[in-house]
Amino acid sequence: MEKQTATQIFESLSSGIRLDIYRFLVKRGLEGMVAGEIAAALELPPNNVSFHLKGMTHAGLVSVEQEGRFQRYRANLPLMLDLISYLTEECCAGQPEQCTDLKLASCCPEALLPPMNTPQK
Amino acid sequence: MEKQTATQIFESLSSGIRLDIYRFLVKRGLEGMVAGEIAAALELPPNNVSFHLKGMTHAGLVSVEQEGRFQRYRANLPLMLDLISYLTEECCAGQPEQCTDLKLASCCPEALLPPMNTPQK
DNA sequence: AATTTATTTCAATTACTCTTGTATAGTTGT
DNA sequence: ACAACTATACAAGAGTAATTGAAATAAATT
Repeated sequence: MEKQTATQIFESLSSGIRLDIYRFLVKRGLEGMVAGEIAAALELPPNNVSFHLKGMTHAGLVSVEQEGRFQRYRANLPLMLDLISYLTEECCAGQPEQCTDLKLASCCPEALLPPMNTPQK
Repeated sequence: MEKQTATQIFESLSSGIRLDIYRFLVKRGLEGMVAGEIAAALELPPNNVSFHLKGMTHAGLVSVEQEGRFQRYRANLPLMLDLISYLTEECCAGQPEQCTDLKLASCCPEALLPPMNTPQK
């Protein structure tokens, strides 16, 4: 991942509104949410929400799909995983014993994780 | 985690300089790095780096420890884990089958993960 | 005690971001 | 084609952040 990509993502999530939007979409999963619904749920002016959604789309955080006159937005979960990998690259100078705290949880605890012996990137 | 905490973290990492600093510190692990080394490594004015470190410390992203006249900074990894949990709370409306992509990697692949059946938070 | 070194603080300029209101584009149904 | 609805684009104002240089604090050295 390029540095600019990462900073764009963080900048996107540095706004309370955009963070709310993203978490909303994460909860919705593949179902996603239509722009109007998002605005209604957050009790915000639709044009403001649209403004933020545009930025998030440009950062790749969310995807858009046209549905008639509606625009359905979905969270881009894989990108978040790439971001985490980017952040923790070469973590702890390759000394695993320092990393015991760094056991990351899946978003869905029911989905058990396989043993992780594949080096990322 | 509170929303304001999360937005502060994201805002911190939305700057290329602060992102570089954080990743540097993550690589260093418990060893950390003193302020001057960080500035030298990134080829930036020390006062500028100090400015950014202050913000990162306030956001909780890094910790400081005084060592004589040096200030040693370390990345706060557990906070990052909390943040990820916060982001993926109630992910995919509780439908694990949508979350197959969301298998998060530890920073150190050598440290195998135990099965995760504990709901986070 | 004075000096060097490490780091932070402060002030000022510049640049950018957020919000709101208004206007425009595209889609659906009659 | 027309009207209603959904969503985005644009422009202006206020507010906020980033960078730089100069000065201050504080610890170690001479």
